[in-house]
Amino acid sequence: MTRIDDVARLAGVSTATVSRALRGLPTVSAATRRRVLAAAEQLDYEVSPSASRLAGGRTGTVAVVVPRITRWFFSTVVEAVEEYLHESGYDLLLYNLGGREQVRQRVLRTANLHKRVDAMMLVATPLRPADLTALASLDLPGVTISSGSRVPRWPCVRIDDVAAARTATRHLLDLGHHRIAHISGDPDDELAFTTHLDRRRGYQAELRAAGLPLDPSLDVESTFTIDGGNRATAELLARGGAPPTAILAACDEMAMGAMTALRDAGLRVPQDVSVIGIDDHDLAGVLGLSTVAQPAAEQGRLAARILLDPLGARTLGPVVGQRGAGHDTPVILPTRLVVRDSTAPPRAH
Amino acid sequence: MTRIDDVARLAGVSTATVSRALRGLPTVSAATRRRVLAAAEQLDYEVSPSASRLAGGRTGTVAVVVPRITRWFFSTVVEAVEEYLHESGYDLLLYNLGGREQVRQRVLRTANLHKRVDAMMLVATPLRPADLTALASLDLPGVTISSGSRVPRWPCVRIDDVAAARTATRHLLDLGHHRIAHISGDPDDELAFTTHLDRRRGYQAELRAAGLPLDPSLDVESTFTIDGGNRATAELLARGGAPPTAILAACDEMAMGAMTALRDAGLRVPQDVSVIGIDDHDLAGVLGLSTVAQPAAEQGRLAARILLDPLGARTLGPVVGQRGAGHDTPVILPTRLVVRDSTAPPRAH
DNA sequence: CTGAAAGCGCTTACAG
DNA sequence: CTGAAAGCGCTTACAG
Repeated sequence: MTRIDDVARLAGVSTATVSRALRGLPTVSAATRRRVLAAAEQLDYEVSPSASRLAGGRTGTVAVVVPRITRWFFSTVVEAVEEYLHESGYDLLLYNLGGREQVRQRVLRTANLHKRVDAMMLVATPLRPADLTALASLDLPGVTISSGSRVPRWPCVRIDDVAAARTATRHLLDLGHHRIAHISGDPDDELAFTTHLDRRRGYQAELRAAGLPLDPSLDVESTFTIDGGNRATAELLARGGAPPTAILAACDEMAMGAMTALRDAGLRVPQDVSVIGIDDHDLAGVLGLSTVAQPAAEQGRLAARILLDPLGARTLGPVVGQRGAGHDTPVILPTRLVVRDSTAPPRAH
Repeated sequence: MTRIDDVARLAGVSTATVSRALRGLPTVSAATRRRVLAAAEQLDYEVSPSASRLAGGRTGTVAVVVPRITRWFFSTVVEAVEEYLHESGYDLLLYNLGGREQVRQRVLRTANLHKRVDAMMLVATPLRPADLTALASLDLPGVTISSGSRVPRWPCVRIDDVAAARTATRHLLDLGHHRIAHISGDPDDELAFTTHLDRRRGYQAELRAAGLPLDPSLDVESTFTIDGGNRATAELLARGGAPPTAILAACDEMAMGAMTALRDAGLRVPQDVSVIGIDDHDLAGVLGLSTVAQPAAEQGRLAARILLDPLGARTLGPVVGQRGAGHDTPVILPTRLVVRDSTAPPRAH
């Protein structure tokens, strides 16, 4: 393994100069830099990350925490983040909470994390008071995605979930629906999402704005998954009374489950019941699912940029201390209605 | 930040002893270990990974390389691997190739990787001769998943793709189909998968075994995606001649695209055309897609275990050198036919 | 079972 | 613009 002294010797300079030249610090003459780079190249030298981290106090690594990497939104975010981080010379340490509370605690409350990473990104990870205390004492730069997780002084990138649900509801109202059901996430969800709360508020607000009553029997809580949507819809149909003519699912995955449940009940979409989701999942097109699209990859990319910019990506010069003060206003990305085949006017009676 | 000397002082021992006690090495008396653990606890001490890595030469980190984290198979594998690694005390560095050839090269051919990780896992990452040379010189332990990537001396976990395709084809034959089309991946796919080659061989083998001719007009290449399946099916239908009565898609995502294309062409599944995939994607159930299921999470978990076992997980004692010699036989996990609503006997003419 | 000491391979004030 | 030297915080032979 060639070390920095080998390069220094070959280039005829000190290891300090090699270190500076290789990291592109400005305090190296052009001629010296050339010599150092040539020597490093010739010896196939690569800096040792461990040594560099120990001496320099920076890890060149970012921790990315997601609830479940298998879900559309999170894998899409991670893909975009991964690309941005690696292009900026950072490594990505992945933490998938997977609904395991003890994992959540280990990740969020370990005093250890700050020695492993320079910064962290939390995607839709709800934070309890104890988590916030732990994160504050870590004193790491960070960023969150989604309204579900807010950390004081950390920037946040998200969509307006209330508005997204209003848009979806308005679409159904515009088609002439009056009995609009809502299926959404459960507070007891193991992943402890909170996104569904905002979406429910949007649903309710839009109904109220249209002068329609809120019928509790049309509002079913379940988990934020395909299966959850399936069960919620089955429950909705089993409740008796006039069935809804349309369903707003809190996310596309729930909407897909709803479509299955309706099909199993012998109901056609959209002839008998309209269904709309929120997200614009990869498969929404295949299923002909109308939805309110949110830009997942852009949220990831933007959050990565906001996180890294103040760290001085790639150059890895000395740390400059501006830890994004004043980032207390979330960056809100736009959503848009995508009408496909799962929504139509209600049947005339 | 409390350091190892602080603990040593409080416990009244040397730093060497603290180091040994904390890592659970056997050469520490029970009483001493207790004292050290108490001191560490009291001081809230966490070892510095950089220092530990530099001194010990092990990183406690594994690189996991996937073609696209957004696809069902890869996110499912990564989720299982992440859980196993973290439970074993290892960190996971994620590399998503994303079809970017230069990224592939940077990841696979960088002389740097071996200073960042103790081992690596390659999931369905095809390897060129130059990659193999680079990996060999890294001299890292590794494991691969999927038949698409084989590295000499690295264990491999996979399914039998030929057999999976044969099973799917046989199901269609058993239903009475004779004109069975195949849509599969393209050698020009940016991700350079090769899985589809085995699956095509299975399709052909089973047809031959049934005494049926191979009709090239029923075999369409496309990309391994929903959109690819959509386009391949459209092309199939546009070719004129008798249309197939059944389609075997090389993966579920292609099968989903096929279902869309058929629907767009006014054909019903399975009344007019049967469709079967391979994978058992999360959404296969929602779509009623018949398929041959492969155990994605188990492949990930097993590969992680095979990779870590010889490294002596968690204990992090001195490295013992047995680098899985004799692992030249892939571990093959079973697949199984899952019949849903997308396959049925062909219509009587 | 335990400790003193060297060493892992860099980066960073500090001085010039 | 460059170098000598200290130091980052551990682990590991080695000796006992």
